[in-house]
Amino acid sequence: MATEKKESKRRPLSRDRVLDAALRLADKQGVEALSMRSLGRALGVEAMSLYRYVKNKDELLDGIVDRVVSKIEVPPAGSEWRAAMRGRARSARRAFVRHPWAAALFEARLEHQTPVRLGYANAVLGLLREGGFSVSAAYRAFLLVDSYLYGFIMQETSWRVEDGDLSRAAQESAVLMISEAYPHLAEVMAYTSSANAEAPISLDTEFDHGLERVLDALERIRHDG
Amino acid sequence: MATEKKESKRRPLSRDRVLDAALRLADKQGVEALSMRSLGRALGVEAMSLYRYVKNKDELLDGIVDRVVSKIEVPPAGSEWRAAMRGRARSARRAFVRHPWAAALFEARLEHQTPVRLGYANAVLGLLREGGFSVSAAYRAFLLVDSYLYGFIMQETSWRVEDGDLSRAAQESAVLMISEAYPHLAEVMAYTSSANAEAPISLDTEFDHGLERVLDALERIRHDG
DNA sequence: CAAGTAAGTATACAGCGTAAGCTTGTCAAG
DNA sequence: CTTGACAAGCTTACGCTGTATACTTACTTG
Repeated sequence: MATEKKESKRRPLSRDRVLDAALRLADKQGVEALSMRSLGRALGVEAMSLYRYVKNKDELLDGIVDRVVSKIEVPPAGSEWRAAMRGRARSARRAFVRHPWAAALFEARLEHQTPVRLGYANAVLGLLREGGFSVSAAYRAFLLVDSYLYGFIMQETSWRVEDGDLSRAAQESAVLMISEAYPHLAEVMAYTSSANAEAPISLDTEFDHGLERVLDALERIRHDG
Repeated sequence: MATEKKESKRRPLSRDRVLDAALRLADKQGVEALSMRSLGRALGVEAMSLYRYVKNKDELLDGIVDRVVSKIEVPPAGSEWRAAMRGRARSARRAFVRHPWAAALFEARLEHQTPVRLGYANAVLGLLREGGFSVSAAYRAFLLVDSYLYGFIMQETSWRVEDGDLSRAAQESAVLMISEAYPHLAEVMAYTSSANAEAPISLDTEFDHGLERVLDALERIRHDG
């Protein structure tokens, strides 16, 4: 059960197979459980064998983040800029929510630039430029929308973890404590957990709403030059 | 030189002294160099001694992040909301830029809530509520402005590292390569590095500009309820 | 002085990334 | 068929990590 593909005695390893397995392992067990040794185990191989296909662990992490990034759909060049930026932002959010470990890695290692990420940034900037943004406006717009996008994703992916790890009882007693010391926080928590069928308060809705406000701001940046 | 305060043979340890030293060490060597052993060394003590004052390393990290967070100045309750939100955002950015390791920790561990952080969030929400935001509007506004704030900080602190680590020559050849494959990116990079005295393009300026656009958006959120 | 407690230490373990060198399986050239 | 080369994978080892457990020392208090 641990090694489901034992029968094909040893399908040859490859960079792709290594990265695939690494991504699956990160998705299933969390990125903190992804070690060279555990990854080797998942592939039925010793840890050191992986170094044939990957220079070191950093490169492995870059590799799996790239896989996530390359799933982000960037609308084709020439698209109407507002719709394009909306679509790309939503797609990015979808990709990072599906692989919650990836956002922190992506953000924390912006200095590790790879062709995939450079291409991604280039495409987004291109959409702005072709949409009538000056160079300086495109820079500002990019900074603004990406700050919102990744900031939102980070908050969201960090919060998701917490939801499940408290028992209902512990959660309620915590809420009681909080409501005394932190009334404004309590008020908002009560509001967000009051999601009923007629008026669900979902992060999807909140993200889209905030995104529209950010796009409004881009409109102004574009206009002001 | 390694242990500058050797002469006072053994000033008593304390939680405060441990956290102070940890924060200094993270600032000086980077957070990745902060291990229980290296921290013990800095304090002239064995690693295990630290566990008298800190439950485990997680708590240590939470502790030093709290120290950074508590340096963020939140304007007093009742302040005019727009100025208050601007001041608080700038102060937060200052704190996290001064301690670049802290942003990633803060963001990646939002689930670790401490009284300091709860109080911080509560105070910010309070400013919005007293500024005339409904509960749902305050929630949206908070989500929007904090997404921008922390998203910007993360991008900024990640980039800063990269600047120094390439030689000038390597940097220029990299730029050449980039300009062919990623023209839009190259254009923006050329623009941002063209900072001259008359028109400096600083991240300070960009942050403040984006912040004003976000505050405009809050204005609208407040108005729409 | 005795006893108890607090502060700091010693030792140990399981895990990590990875450098160096070794074995094995495959295949081409002689 | 043999030989040699090369690639793929394995073994061992090193220094590092967080931390559980048990010890020693030093000081306070009765």
